[in-house]
Amino acid sequence: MAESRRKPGPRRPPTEREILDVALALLDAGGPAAASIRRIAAAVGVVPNAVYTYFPDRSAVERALVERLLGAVKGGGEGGWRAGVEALALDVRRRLVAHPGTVPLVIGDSMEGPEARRLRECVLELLAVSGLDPASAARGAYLLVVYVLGAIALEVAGVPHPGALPPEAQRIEARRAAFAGVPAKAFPRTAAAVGVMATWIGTEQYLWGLRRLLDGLEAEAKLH
Amino acid sequence: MAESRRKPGPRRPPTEREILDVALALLDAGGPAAASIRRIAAAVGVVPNAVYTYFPDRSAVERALVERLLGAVKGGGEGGWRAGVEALALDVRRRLVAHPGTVPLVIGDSMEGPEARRLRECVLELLAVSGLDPASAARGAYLLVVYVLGAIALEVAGVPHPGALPPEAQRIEARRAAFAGVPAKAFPRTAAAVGVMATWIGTEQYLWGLRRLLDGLEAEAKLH
DNA sequence: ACCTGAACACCGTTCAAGT
DNA sequence: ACCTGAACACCGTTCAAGT
Repeated sequence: MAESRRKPGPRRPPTEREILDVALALLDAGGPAAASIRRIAAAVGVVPNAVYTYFPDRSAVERALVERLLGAVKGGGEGGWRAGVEALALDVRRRLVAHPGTVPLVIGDSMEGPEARRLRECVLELLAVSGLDPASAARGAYLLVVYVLGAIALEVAGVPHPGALPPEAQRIEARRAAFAGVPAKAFPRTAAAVGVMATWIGTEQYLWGLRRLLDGLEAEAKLH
Repeated sequence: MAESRRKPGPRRPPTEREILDVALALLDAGGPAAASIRRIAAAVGVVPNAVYTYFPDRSAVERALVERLLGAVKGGGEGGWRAGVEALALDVRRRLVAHPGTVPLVIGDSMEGPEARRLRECVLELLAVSGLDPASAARGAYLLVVYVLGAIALEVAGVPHPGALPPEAQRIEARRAAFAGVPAKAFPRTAAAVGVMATWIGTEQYLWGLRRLLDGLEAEAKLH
């Protein structure tokens, strides 16, 4: 029973969807380096170059993965425009943080795929009733994208190496330990703020920052 | 004269500094993939594994590169805290955008190296006189880091492939052309905002976003 | 259309050995 | 301390060939 090296796995032609499934699984389990064409092929039970029947190259696989992830994001229901933006931002974070290895791919994509466009349209729609003039609304939409992706990128950047992220509480505790070593002589303000800084990667900070940003946009709208 | 393949180059032991110089040059010229240990070694006139005398592995080279880049950032002189933050943010952007290939490395580093700490201390120092209570100042400092790195990451993400970034005006024009194809039927708000969106990657938008964010922080400070 | 086998030009890293 | 030669276990991608 020790020799079941290859899962019985799919014997007949893999689906495109199946390829993306294993790519994501490999990314989750082993980080970016593990999601190689060769490993994807092996996991799907096929010779490496067979993958090129489905995707023209590695980056096309990555783009398809990003599309699928962003496609799952659903914007948020009731409340005013601020609540809508918050719901959307929280959903994006939840989905991307669940697959840390995809975050650099999303950013590298520059938010220019079809699903990224759909999300941008959603944000523009929300900001349309914010009181911002159209140009400022457009700028505001980009500002929100920058914030959401920047916050998520920094949140997942610290992760040991690959794999799924540990629960938030645990990651915060790890940060507290890491920051505890900051020399108070050289960095007095940093040392004084260690308690708060540990929570930087949490939901609370994410929403705090988002709200300061929305405050800034709202002030701009009232100036008109 | 057609066969001068290897530059006469350094014959005697390369400096650590020299290795980083060629690493950065390769990164600028050919993107992340071009800055391989093997190519760095070749450019410096040495066999690949000789590099391991200077750096334990590839990621150590990348970290050293990030340190050198961040170490060059100088915070900004006169004016109030807002002016100081803007000066710092502009300098970070100027230096990173000059070497697009390094941006993912900076983000991957999670801003946890010594020079990153120095910059964080600078920001905390600036925010100390903003009227924000210490906890909010700490949160605000992180928000600023998120914004600066997020904006820069998105700005350099769209670049064709590798190499130095074309001038800002040229990049904006390229974006205008790219966005012109957005179908107005499916994405009415996006299509309507094309003119503004083309300028998203410019200095103007960078400062606009930063200022909305500072507005948000200032409002928070006044609430106390 | 979709797969295979074989190959090309690469990687990062390690080890044993030299000076 | 710093370099070399040789090797290991990988990459992405292409080509010619089969069904």
